[in-house]
Amino acid sequence: MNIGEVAERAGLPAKTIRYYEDIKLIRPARDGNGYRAFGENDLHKLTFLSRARALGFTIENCRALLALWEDQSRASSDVKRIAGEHLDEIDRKIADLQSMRDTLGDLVRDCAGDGRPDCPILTGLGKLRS
Amino acid sequence: MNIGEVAERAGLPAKTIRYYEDIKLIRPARDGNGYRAFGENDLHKLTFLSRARALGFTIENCRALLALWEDQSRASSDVKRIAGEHLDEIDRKIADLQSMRDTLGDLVRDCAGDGRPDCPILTGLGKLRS
DNA sequence: TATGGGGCTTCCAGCTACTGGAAGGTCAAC
DNA sequence: GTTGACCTTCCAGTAGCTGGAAGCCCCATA
Repeated sequence: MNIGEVAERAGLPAKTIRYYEDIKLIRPARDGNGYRAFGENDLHKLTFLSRARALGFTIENCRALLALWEDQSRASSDVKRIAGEHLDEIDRKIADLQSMRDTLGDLVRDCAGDGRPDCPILTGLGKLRS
Repeated sequence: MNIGEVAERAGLPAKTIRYYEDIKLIRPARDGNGYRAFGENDLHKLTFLSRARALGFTIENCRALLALWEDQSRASSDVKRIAGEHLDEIDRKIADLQSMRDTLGDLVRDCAGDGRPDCPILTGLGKLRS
């Protein structure tokens, strides 16, 4: 499988896949002409990466998860720990964004949004922290 | 006011303030000794930046907002538009994270997390996209 | 057999928004 | 006069790609 096909099937840009090889997340074989030759296992890993990245795991998390994935003898508790920590982080991010949203929502709601220069958004943003 | 004091009062690291000068968000005066000399207006702008960044506005958003802020004749609708777009983006991000959270939450919940190697998290992440 | 177009290769640079660190100047206190 | 905190500039690095240039390779069509 060439990079174009595996990119298509894994749902990742070819550039990204080359980058993943660069940082040694994958090690595809090479054809005689120098083209990367991806096997089913590579495709599987890339799909894994694509999904894990979409779920917001960092590259280093992915590296750890891939290692666990390839290790037949690892305990599922190791995986659960990484995923659980990540879940907590997602929860924190959601809470942060929610509070941003609330603050900004208040400001936007109070702004007339007309031709006049008076604007509570800027006033609100400019207030010295209390 | 030296950089240390203004950093303290605006709630930003000194490094970040130097960076903001670098990219021309602020233009503090200089003392005879080469030290940056911040006035109340600089402090005000930095506080504005600190809050706007905390609300997730990009630097370029901030630049636009600062320009609007300094423009006495701008219409509040301009500001409301920028803030409103940003609000939509926050909403999109929250929705994304929420769906990540749900997916990952399911995977974590289904994982025994014991010493056995069987783990639905890795299986779930490895599944070819449907 | 020539040619054209797409896909592949490497390498280098740039993006966002900082952050760390080195090397050195300045200032106030003791 | 010397310590130590604070300031300066400059260079490099972070994450995770992304864009572009220059140049092979492969296949189909004329």
